[in-house]
Amino acid sequence: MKQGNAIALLSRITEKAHKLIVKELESHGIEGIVPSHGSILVHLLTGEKYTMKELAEKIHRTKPTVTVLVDKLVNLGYVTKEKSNEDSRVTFITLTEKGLGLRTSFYTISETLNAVVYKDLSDEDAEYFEAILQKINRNLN
Amino acid sequence: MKQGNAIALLSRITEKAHKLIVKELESHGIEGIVPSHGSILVHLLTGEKYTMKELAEKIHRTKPTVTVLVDKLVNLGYVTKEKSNEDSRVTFITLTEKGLGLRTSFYTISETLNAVVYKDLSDEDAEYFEAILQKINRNLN
DNA sequence: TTATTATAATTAGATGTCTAACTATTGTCA
DNA sequence: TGACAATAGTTAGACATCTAATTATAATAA
Repeated sequence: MKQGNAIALLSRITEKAHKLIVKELESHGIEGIVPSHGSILVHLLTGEKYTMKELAEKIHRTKPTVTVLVDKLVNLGYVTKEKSNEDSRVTFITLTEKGLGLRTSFYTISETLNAVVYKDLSDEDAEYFEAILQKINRNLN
Repeated sequence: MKQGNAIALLSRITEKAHKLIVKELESHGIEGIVPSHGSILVHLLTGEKYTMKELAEKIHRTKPTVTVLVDKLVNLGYVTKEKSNEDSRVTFITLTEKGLGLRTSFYTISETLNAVVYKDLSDEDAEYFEAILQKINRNLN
């Protein structure tokens, strides 16, 4: 029989990982950023500019939440907002130079996180694990 | 090579599971409860009475957070707070009759959640999966 | 015994997150 | 063309959550 404490464990792991990410960001001198900000920045680091609505879909947050998150990133100097010329309802978000400068740190932190999470896991275990995660993720749709 | 999107997936799964739990609670007529409230109630459903500090440790939240959560549960009529006689700094939290009445719903919801999460997983897969989760959880300590 | 330290809980203030309501603009259709 | 519907974004208000500070009580040490 399945024990069924998996979801509680998933929550714990997610929270610990988020804490580690925030700690690593701070050790890179990046303050005031939580994972949701990070998700926005990661998407923008592709070089694309995105609308508020697109960002909301990508990071799985509501539009009002994205308003708050982006405004903070503007205040921190990582992104800028500019109104579209074709459709003045639309706002485009772009990385600033300071925002572009995050790339290296983000890459390093991602490596660090994976090293910790996958520490004693073989490649096969890791692949199998992620396959099951994908399956569970689909089950929950 | 490990892909390393596992943490993002974990977050998504955790959030979807939490949404499902809240939806199931509502369909059982239990409103205004989020997973953290649920955790507190699950611990109290053992029959034990716990202090605020103990609850905070058990659900991995800070004491101020537990103050807010427990106060809401008091307002909803699920638990009561009573000061200790031996040490008047301490407050004990106990389930009310209404709180005790949650047991059946909680059990059912837990079964429902597991059925969805583990839908197409064999028992071996599930066991292996949870073992890896345990390992990752330890890695993050 | 009294002063200092430690502990339990709450309050204060900030922030991310949500839903609902609102504003402003664009699209559609009769 | 003009009225209604749809869409992008923000504002308002609520709540869970955190850290820091505060209150009240208990424990310890000089």
